[in-house]
Amino acid sequence: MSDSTPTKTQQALLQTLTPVLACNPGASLSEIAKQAGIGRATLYRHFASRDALVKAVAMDAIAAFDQATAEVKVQNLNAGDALLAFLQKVIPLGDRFHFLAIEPAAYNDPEIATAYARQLQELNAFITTLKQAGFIAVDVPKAWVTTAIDSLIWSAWSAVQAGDIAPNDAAALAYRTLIQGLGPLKS
Amino acid sequence: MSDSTPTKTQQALLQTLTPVLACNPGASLSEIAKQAGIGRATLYRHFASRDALVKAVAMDAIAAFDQATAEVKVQNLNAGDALLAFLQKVIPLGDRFHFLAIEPAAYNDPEIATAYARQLQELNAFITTLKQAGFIAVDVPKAWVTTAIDSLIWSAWSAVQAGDIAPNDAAALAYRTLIQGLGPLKS
DNA sequence: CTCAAATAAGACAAAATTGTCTCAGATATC
DNA sequence: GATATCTGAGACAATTTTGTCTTATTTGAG
Repeated sequence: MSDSTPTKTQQALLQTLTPVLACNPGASLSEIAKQAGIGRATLYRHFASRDALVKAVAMDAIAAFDQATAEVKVQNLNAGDALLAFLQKVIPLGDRFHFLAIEPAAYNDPEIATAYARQLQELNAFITTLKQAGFIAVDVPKAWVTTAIDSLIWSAWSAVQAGDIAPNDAAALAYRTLIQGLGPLKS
Repeated sequence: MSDSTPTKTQQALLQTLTPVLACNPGASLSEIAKQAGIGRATLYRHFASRDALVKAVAMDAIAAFDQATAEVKVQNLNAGDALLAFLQKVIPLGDRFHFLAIEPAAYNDPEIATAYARQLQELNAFITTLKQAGFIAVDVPKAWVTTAIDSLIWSAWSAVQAGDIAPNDAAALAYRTLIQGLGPLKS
C-alpha cells in the first residue's frame, strides 16, 4: 500500500478542497483554505506542502475515475450501454479531470502521469470495443474520439454546474453527441 | 478608440506570449519571458503589470474571434457551411479561448466579460439559425450546443497541437460530431 | 463533565514574485 | 559611421506566498 493513500481525514478534506482548487488552480493556500472553510494550519497538518495537496487532489481524481470505470465494468453491458453508464458516472467528476489536464504540478508528476496514461490506454481499448460493435465508425481517428469524450465530459459538467442543463440530461446529451456524431455515416 | 488598443510592438509580443500563457497561465513573469525569448524588463516596458498583460492577451483573443466571425459572415454561406468555415477559422485559436475560460483575471474583468457575453450572444443567435435551417435538432438545448462547440474547438486544437490529427481534418471532425451528433434524430 | 485530540488565528522567517530602475549592448534608421 | 531607440541582465525594494511554530479555542470521545 502506497504511502500516498490518503487518511480518512485527508479524504474528507479532499471532498471540500477539490472543487475549490478545480475552480481556481492558481489561488494561494490562504485563499483556498478560506474558501474551503478551514484554517491554513489545518492544510499543513494534513498535507506537507502545496505540491503535496495538488498531488493528493490529482490522485483522488484518478481513484474516482478508476472507481467509476470499475462500477461500469462489473455490469457487463454492451459497448453502447457501457458508454452511457460511464458518462453518467464520470460527468459529476468533470471538474477533477479538467483540473488534471490544466494543472502542471499534476501532469508533470511521474506517478500521476503514469496513472493517467494507463487510464488513457483503457479508454482507447474501450473505443476499440465501441468501433468493433459498430457504435463508432471505424474511419474516425481514435485520438479524436478520446479527446471528444474528455471535452464533452467537461462541457456536461460545466453546463450542469451553471444550471443550464439538468443533471439527468447531461449524460444523454453527451452520449447522443458522441454516438450519433461519430457513429457510422448515414445517407 | 480605446486606450487598450495594442501598439504594433505589443501586437508582435502578444503573438509570442499568447501560446506561452495559454499553456501555463500560472507561470511567473520570469518564466513567461524566458519561454517567450524576451527580457522581463521588455514585458514591463510594454505592459504595465501582469494583470495588464493578461488582459491584453484576453482582448487579443476576443479580437481574433471577432475577426474570424466577420470573415465568415461576409461569405454569406448557408448555416451549415458557415459552421464549417467558422470552425476552420477558430480551431487554430483554440488555446486562446481556453485561456479566456480558465484565467480568473480575464473573466473577472468587466470589459472582457462584456465582450465575451456579446460573443456568446452572437453564437446563440447563430445556433438559432442552425436550428431553423434544420442542421441542429430543435429539441437539443441551446446551452448544450454552445458548450459542445466551445469544448470541441479546444479538443480539435489540442489534438492538432499534439500531432494526433491533421490540421486539415480538425474542422471536419468537429463539424461531423456537432451536426451529425446534434442533428435531427434518424431512425 | 473531563480530557485528549483537532483546529485555526496569528506571528515569524524564508522564498518567490512583482514592479522599478539603471546601464551596457544590440538594433534600426539615416 | 553616427545616432536614436529598443532590449535585456541584473540590482533592488516591496509584496505575496509558502512553510513552521505556538497557543487558545473548539470538538469529540468516554
